[in-house]
Amino acid sequence: MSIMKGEGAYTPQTFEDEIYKIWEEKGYFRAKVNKDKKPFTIVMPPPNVTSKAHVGHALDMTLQDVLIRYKRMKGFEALWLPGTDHAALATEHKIVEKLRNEGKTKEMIGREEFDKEAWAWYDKYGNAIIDQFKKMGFSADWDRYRFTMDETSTNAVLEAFINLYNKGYIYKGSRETNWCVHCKSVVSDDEVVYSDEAGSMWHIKYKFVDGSGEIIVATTRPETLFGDTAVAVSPDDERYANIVGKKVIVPIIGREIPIIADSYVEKEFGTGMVKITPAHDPNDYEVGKRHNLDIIECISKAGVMTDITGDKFKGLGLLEAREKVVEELKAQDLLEKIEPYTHSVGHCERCHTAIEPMITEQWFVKMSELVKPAIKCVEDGTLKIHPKRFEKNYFHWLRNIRDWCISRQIWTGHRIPIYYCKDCKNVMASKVNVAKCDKCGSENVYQDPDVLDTWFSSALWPVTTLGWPNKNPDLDYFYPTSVLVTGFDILTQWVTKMVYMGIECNQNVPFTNCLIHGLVRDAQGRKMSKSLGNGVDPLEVKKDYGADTLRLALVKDMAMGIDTRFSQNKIDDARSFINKVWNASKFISMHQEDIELLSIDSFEKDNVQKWILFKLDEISENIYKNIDNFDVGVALSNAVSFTLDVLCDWAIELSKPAIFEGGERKQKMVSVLAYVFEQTLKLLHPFIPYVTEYIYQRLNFVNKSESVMISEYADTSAFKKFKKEAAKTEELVELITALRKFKIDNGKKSSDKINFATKETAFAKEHKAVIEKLANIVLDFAEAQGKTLVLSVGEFVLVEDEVDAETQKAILSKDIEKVTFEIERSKKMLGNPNFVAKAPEALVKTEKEKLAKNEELLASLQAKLSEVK
RNA sequence: GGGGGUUUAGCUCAGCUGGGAGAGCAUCUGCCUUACAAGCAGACGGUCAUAGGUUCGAGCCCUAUAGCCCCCACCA
Repeated sequence: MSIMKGEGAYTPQTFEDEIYKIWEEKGYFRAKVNKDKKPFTIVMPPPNVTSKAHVGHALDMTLQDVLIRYKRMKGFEALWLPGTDHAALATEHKIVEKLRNEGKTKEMIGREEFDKEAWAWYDKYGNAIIDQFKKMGFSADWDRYRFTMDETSTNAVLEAFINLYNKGYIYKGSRETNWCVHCKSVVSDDEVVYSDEAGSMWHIKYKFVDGSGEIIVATTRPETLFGDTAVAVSPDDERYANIVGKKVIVPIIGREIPIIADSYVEKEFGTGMVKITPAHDPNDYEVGKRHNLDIIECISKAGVMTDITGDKFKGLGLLEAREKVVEELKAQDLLEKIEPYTHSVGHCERCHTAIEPMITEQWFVKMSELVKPAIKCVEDGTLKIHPKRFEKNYFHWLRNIRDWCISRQIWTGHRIPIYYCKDCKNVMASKVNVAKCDKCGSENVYQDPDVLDTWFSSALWPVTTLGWPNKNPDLDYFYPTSVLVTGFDILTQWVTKMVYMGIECNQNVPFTNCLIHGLVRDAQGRKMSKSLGNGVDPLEVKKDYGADTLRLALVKDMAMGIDTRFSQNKIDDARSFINKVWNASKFISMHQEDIELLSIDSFEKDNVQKWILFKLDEISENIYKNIDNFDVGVALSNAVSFTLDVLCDWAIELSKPAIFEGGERKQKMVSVLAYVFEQTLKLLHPFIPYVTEYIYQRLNFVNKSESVMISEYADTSAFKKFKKEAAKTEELVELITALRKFKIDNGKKSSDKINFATKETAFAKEHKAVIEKLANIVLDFAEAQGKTLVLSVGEFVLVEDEVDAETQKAILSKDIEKVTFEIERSKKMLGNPNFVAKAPEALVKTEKEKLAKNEELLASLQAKLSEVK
């Protein structure tokens, strides 16, 4: 195995894609029902078919891949179920746009043709993002790739709809809804984004019918006055108490409307008088309901003024109408004043058109019952949200939920499975096409033209991907899934929906854990956005640095649920680390060339080797614990610090004398290093799968498996027993560090090889070679008697050196100062009767021991100082 | 208006149930030491946002204040 030797730099571009291909061909990603193993399942949050992978996806998916790879190696049957979402509104947009470029409209081509366009769109873009995911090394079971519009999903959607309909949970009703005049569809509350906009407040005069003067009403939307059916004041506004019940005239249109009192009105705001337009404002709608007001629509669904606004206005666009109304008011001297005013305006999430509140007839899901078990399962711990604080958001959302509007007036998506009989008005819910009325037999039936909210199918994602509603082994085995990983931004929008729909459909929570992470921001902490142009293309990072570097940079230093910054600095960091692993592998590779590896249990190990093995067990246990707790970032830090601090800084360095000596000592040492390095590769593999696999394939190990990704983690209990020997080696590490520092403190360069006279202890003899090499010194064994004492660590004592007396004195004085400070500190603590009485006994004991030890040390330091001539 | 997060070294962040402040980067000083200069060995650097409180003991718990960020609701 000499491939690694002299292979030079780490160039991920040369092997990443190759390795992925092999993994796929070998079928390592596939999971199947296996009664001998426990299942571990993650359902991939389906990205929109139209989207390209961004770093947000990269983080989300990397976390999932880490968990999946880890559990797979832990002996679970690990299933990561991938798929994409049809994102109805977004897709419809793109298609309409495409048609427009071709000079067509969707009405021109008709619904059937449009469907074909949609499918062509899915086929074209649906796999783009999947290909990108593969490049990042994600180990999802692609054979199970699913799409929210595929046959199984569609079947599940219809099934769920009809079940809910038959239970009476789905109903049709007229409501004030968010209407997008551009999409010509209702959009849900969640799809409306608010932003502050500079506008005006128009103060309009409404004259009393009886001619007794006028009132001033303030509005931001004068064009809606055609729909006014009342003017409201606050019930406890003394100023207006006497005019409640009187009638005023709506300007321009001349309608007589009453003045009513309603607590919705705040007397301090504006003039304390509000025009009530039930048809075009959600609050006014509520007021209207309370006061039985007429609902008059003056804006059409196309976003133009309706016929009731009269010849001058009908057909005008809203802004145009507003200008004209204002002009007319001015002309009639009914405009008191115009004030600049900033207020927030809702916009369609997709097309950014201002949302019009409009009364429309829609399908709704009744939430009151559905929500109950969804709340309970988090209360009783059946579903755990990590970090726990997000439970608050979850509860708040579900406890204040309103009925869910699920119909959309677009063509992309699942069509509502409701059929109407034109003759007898019968309404039928059916999974299959209805040609005949089941009541009167008429063939004059038609299907509801609306489609379902995209979230309806997303809500069912965990059950549909496992084949629900068909009873099948996958569903039994893998459901409920283990964990859902997603950003906090869709905790309320999506996670809640999956929970109540999952429970409703399959009588159990869709996942038992929900892991919430933050947003990926740019180096300055700004949100990544198109307009800022600060987005990072994960595949560009892969191209320049490799997918492993990308993954590592994303997950490193990440705390769950908190936003993370992505910067060049982190990329460099990640790459340096991987490069380190790479170089370590080169070291081991070149030294294992001419030896036969021994099984780790087959020989007696020295203290250094025992220490390495002990540290490995210790860190492995920590890593397992942390990943099991979903602390992925912490687990990674553990793995990184073990690799750097234990393996590279010490284990490899300490091994060198033995390795250079050759023979049996080398054989044993390399065997230990190879074993530890093999385990390290496994620990790192979930985070940086490619490079660990590449190295794994090129090194020799005892009982090597076909691939690191299907190898299993080692048991962590084997080397705990080496604790005592490990402590001895810690002492050696401490000594070498002290010697290095000692040299520098004495004005020597680390490259200066200095002779030290040293007391010949067993410890010094045993580690002579290592100490000399790592501290770059020469030890001369000597009698301590009558010589100057300069440094002691444990049993190791330096008695003479080339350092002048003044420098020695300075160093000793500094040490004395430090120890004295420590002694003072201990004395102060122990002198406090409350501390001795109330602090835990063990703590008091250690403190006493420390004090004794330091006092001893102080005495010896002072002795040394006095010895210096 | 309601809720949440965050504030620790120059920068990016760790710090698990309260028991001597940590890492990486940057800076500075030595080093081309046979895995690695994308490196090695050291060093410098912090009233843990502020003010109170609880405690023998607070970065950590409680209260208030401030900055930054986010979510929800609403704005005639």
